[in-house]
Amino acid sequence: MLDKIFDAKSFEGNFSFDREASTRVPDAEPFMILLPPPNITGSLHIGHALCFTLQDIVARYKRLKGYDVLFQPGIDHAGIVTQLLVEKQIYASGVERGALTREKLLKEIWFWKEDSSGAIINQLKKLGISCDFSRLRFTLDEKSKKAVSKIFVNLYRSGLLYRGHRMVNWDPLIGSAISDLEVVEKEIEGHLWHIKYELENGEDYITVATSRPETIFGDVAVAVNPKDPRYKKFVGKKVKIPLVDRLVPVIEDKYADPEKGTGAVKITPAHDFNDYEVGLRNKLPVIDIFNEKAELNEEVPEMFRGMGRFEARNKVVDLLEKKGALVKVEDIKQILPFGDRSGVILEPRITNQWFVNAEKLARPAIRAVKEGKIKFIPKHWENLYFEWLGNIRPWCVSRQIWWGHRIPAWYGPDGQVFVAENEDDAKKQALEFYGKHDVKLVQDEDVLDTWFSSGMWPFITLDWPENSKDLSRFYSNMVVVTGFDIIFFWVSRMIMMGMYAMKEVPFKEVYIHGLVRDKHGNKMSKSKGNVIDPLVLCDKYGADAVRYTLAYMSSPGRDLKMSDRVVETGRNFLTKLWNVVRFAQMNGCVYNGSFDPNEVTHPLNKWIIVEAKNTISAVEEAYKSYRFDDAARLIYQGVWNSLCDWYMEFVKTILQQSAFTDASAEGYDLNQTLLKKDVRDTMAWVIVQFIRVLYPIAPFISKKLSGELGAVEIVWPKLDNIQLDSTEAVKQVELLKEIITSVRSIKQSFHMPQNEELNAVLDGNTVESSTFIQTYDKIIYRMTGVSFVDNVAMSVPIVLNGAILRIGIDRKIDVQKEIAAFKKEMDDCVKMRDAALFRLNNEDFMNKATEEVISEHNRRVEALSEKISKTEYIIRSLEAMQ
RNA sequence: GGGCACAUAGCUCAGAGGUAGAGCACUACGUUGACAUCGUAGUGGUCGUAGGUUCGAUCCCUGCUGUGCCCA
Repeated sequence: MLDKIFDAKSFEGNFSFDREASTRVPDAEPFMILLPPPNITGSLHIGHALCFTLQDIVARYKRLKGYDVLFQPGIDHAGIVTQLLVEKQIYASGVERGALTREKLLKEIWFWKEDSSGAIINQLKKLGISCDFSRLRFTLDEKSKKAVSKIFVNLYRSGLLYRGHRMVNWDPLIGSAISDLEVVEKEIEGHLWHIKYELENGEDYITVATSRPETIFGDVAVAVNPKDPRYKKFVGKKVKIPLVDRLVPVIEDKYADPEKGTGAVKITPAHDFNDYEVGLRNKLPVIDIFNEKAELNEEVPEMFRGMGRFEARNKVVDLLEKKGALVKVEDIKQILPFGDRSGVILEPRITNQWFVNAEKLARPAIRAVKEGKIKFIPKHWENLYFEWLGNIRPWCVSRQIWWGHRIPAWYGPDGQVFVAENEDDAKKQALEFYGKHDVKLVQDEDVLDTWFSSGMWPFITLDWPENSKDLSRFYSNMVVVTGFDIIFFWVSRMIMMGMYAMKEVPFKEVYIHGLVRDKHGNKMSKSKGNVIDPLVLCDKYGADAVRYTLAYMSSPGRDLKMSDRVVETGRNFLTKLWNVVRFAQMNGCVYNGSFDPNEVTHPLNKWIIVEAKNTISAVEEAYKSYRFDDAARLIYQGVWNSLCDWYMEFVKTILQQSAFTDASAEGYDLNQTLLKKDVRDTMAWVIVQFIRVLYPIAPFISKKLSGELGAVEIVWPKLDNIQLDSTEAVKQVELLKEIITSVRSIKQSFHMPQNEELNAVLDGNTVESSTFIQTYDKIIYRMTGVSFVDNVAMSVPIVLNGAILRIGIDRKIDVQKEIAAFKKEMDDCVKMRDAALFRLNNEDFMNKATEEVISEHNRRVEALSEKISKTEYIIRSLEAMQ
């Protein structure tokens, strides 16, 4: 027998799903779901909990439906973030900057990785995520390394990957190039300094406006717009850069915008993307004045060397002002690029980097979605995908850090590059190239962008380049579930890489879930202090309650406003379910495997079986279409509204009657005994069916409760063979519900205690009232306190759908009030009937509306007319009482 | 500036071309053997706004307003 109190902690820890997660079904249809690998940098947040829960629901549903499910887990090495984190820790322990070697750092990170991935796996298990942990992969494991090198080499050989000297986004804190996606544009308050650049002969000057005065040391020209008459006279002349007096030409270039600043702009090709272009167009030299930390280098006057950019800026402004070269300072708003990870202002920088020709890779990837081989759910996210892939630029994949996939390229002493899967191959190439042995090769120091390897995840995890069975079986038969922000980073890259390496789409569906926000709709962030830890929630309410709530709130295309409070909905529902099973147990209901729902005879049993059947097929539709919210809601309604509020209350009278089960005993009633058995079987059966379809959402409690009822194995309900005709049963139950509800309502309006006993008369015309009363009088009495008699003196009438119920109430009735209430009710009915009649009298309606709609209108008019006439009759009799 | 999404009860959200729904909150009543993490009965909405299509629009289309996001 279950405990009186539902406490998730008392059983959730007892279940492990490892066995079912690792069970293969070789004959079944393959289905794979790729867990987006969480980073080793932190613990799981509520967004992970949502993403993984939805995936787990899909995985479990598919398992129940008989698919061979591979739910593939992984852990991500997260290059830059991890390195920053561990470095910080090492430096904090007293190691001097500069003293840290590559080997030492990597060793420490591997220790870190072991701890972190262990913690993440525990968290996943606590959430009940049933991935196959026996196949856990790490994005930097040996198999991944091999695969990444191979793809790198292949791309290089096919000309889709190359090394180039280009301007890239440089993060001075990390000391590395980063990709366009890792750049966050932010608007900040800045200044525009107007600076005098004197002509060579000192006779005149041109005023240049800049937001970055510290870069004057890198100036190589001053540009004006060719159409700007103000500066015509300066073009071709030379001006002196203040502070250093170096001469640079005044040139014409359309980039100079006459409307902006003074219309004259200084050109610093090494430190600005636009200036870089101007420099190329005008064949200007490039002067790089920064080192990799954005400190000024030996290209600047000695006093500035080693200074940071912002310190140098102040110093430059200060000196300009002293020299009288500063004309004015203007406050402006400017948009600056920040590093997503480091948070510092980025510095455009010209360096040697490896680039992927993303534009070419994008074409088949775009086509795959356009042709419908891959579907986004909801569909509108395709727009974002197309927008990004359609405007993609070369992808800088090299990073100047140590933690990651080392770039498989080796250099000879003369800088000749050999791209190879391993050093031996590189040496072979070198031998061929140089024609001699013993040429010293040095491997590229850099590592690859983390997303380069993540893009290969769908086939890396299936052991590509080995031609494994799983690879041919599961590749293309996947689903990816993730957030919209990951469409660029991961989804599109998986498609690009997949189309390149496998010539086929990796997956057919991409489900995009919402963002978990706080209860006010704000994004969660550590700095705001509004984060919700899913494991704290699990401790408080149970993992199932958290999972249920997340599913319940996952409406397509909407964000989830999350708070402790809303999890109560889930917890309360599961408590209800717990008590359902407790009730069943108390009444001797045990799941009976040989029970045939088609054989029940009592209308109540027929009714609930058909209710359950309908609910469950709707739940199946919901799961199929990723409507997790619908699935959760349907089960909720089935259990709470149909089963608890009605069926269980109805059958209490049957279950709790003292019919002896011993046939030899006095008072034995065979019919009662058989009926009681039917009810027990039906109840156990219905509960088990609901639990089974709830299992994907709330696996712990489902296992627990299903076991308690004697249905240990969870399988998907098979309902096709249920062919009950429940038409009459439904009619009766509807009337029964109506009677009970209206009696309770009347009692409330008379301020009567709900358990007060009353007499009543039922005048039926669509049901055979004497049979009806015979079948349900005990139930009605139990649920309302009403007994049926032949006649009542003073009564309050209720108009039902197909009958009139007169409830004997012997206290003083406020007749006026009753009449008013009935009149209002009648008015509503009349309004509705007239609206329907109006349509039925409309020729256009009759010509154009469907048969179904017309007959529905006819039915409505008929039902309403009957109700109206009965109500009129009651009003008249009430009026007669006055 | 371009694009996408959203606007339904006090709050959070479902919904369908043909009678507006749920949970929470609120009001009143209630601990009889599943459940107070509960039960019963209620209150509460011109479905953002203006047009159009349609026999019929809250739903489809267009404009507008507001909110969020993406890109520039």
